[in-house]
Amino acid sequence: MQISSRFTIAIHIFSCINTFEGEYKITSDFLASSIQVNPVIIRKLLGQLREAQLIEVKRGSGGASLAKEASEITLLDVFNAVESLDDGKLFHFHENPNPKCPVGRSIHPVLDGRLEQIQRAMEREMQSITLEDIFNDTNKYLEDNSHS
Amino acid sequence: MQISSRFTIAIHIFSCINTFEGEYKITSDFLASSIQVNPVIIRKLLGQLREAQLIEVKRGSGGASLAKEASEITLLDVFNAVESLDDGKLFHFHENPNPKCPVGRSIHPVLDGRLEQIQRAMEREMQSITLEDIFNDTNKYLEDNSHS
DNA sequence: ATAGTTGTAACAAGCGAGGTTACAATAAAT
DNA sequence: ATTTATTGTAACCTCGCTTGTTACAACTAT
Repeated sequence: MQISSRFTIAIHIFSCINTFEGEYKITSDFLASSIQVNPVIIRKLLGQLREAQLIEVKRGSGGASLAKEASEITLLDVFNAVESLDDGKLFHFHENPNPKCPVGRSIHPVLDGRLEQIQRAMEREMQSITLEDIFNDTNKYLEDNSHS
Repeated sequence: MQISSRFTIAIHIFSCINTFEGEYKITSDFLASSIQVNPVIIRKLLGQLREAQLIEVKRGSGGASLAKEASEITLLDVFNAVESLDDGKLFHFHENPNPKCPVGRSIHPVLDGRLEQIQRAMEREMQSITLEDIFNDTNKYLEDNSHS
């Protein structure tokens, strides 16, 4: 089971804010046409990012903007904002191992720590990348490919 | 979206082989009663683990056993055997970013490498843990909790 | 007031996970 | 040879999540 596209869409949203802020008003319709998904999908995502205090959205007049510095927002912040993991756990554990079986009894105590260890490795890597990194990469890419 | 329980069930299967081999015949029914899921679910998983050449399964007479040393099987091997990631990618990317938009054009080249970087961190951690580690943990846990 | 926008409800389609029954194919035991 | 236990697989189901869509009230600037 793949991680949903809400994560990459959210990063796409941030990149649009970075590239077009000031030049265009960043509305859900504007974002929807860059990402090519339905504007309502975008509005729901904007809601999650707003709740996580990563962006600010203007009601009525419209427009989204960063709520803090790009260097202060990590990919882990974005991931946690839009990806609702049950109980915060990346791995779904089978629910009812048999307590009458020695293995059924021990599987949770034995595995839980290992699964956390793996999840933390992923989270550490996400935390090491900020939106500033992404913005720099995007700006560089656009410069390198502007005269082609 | 969580990673499916096939991963933890597969590890549970291996643990049962380790603990009960010789003492009991490791059939899908036997495993099903320790894991408490339907035997057919187990048989499908055994099929995936067999195709990945991690176990051997006897038709007719029944019984599963390791196809190689526990120290030679990593959690990444198990994960790849049972978790069918589309195109091997952990993250689902939104399909149609708008090529007419600078951000839509650049989002793939910019993000793809980062997503791989994150996935590799997870895979590295999975690769660092072998079934031997899990078996040792299980045996230790069972010893420590046998007189209670 | 008007126009543009957000937030949200309500619904639907599609997909994958997990479950279940049924049964042919297989292999060992008698 | 027949019986018995087991695997491999097909066929179907239900459930929940993702994504898509329409509709509309609430809101804000002009």
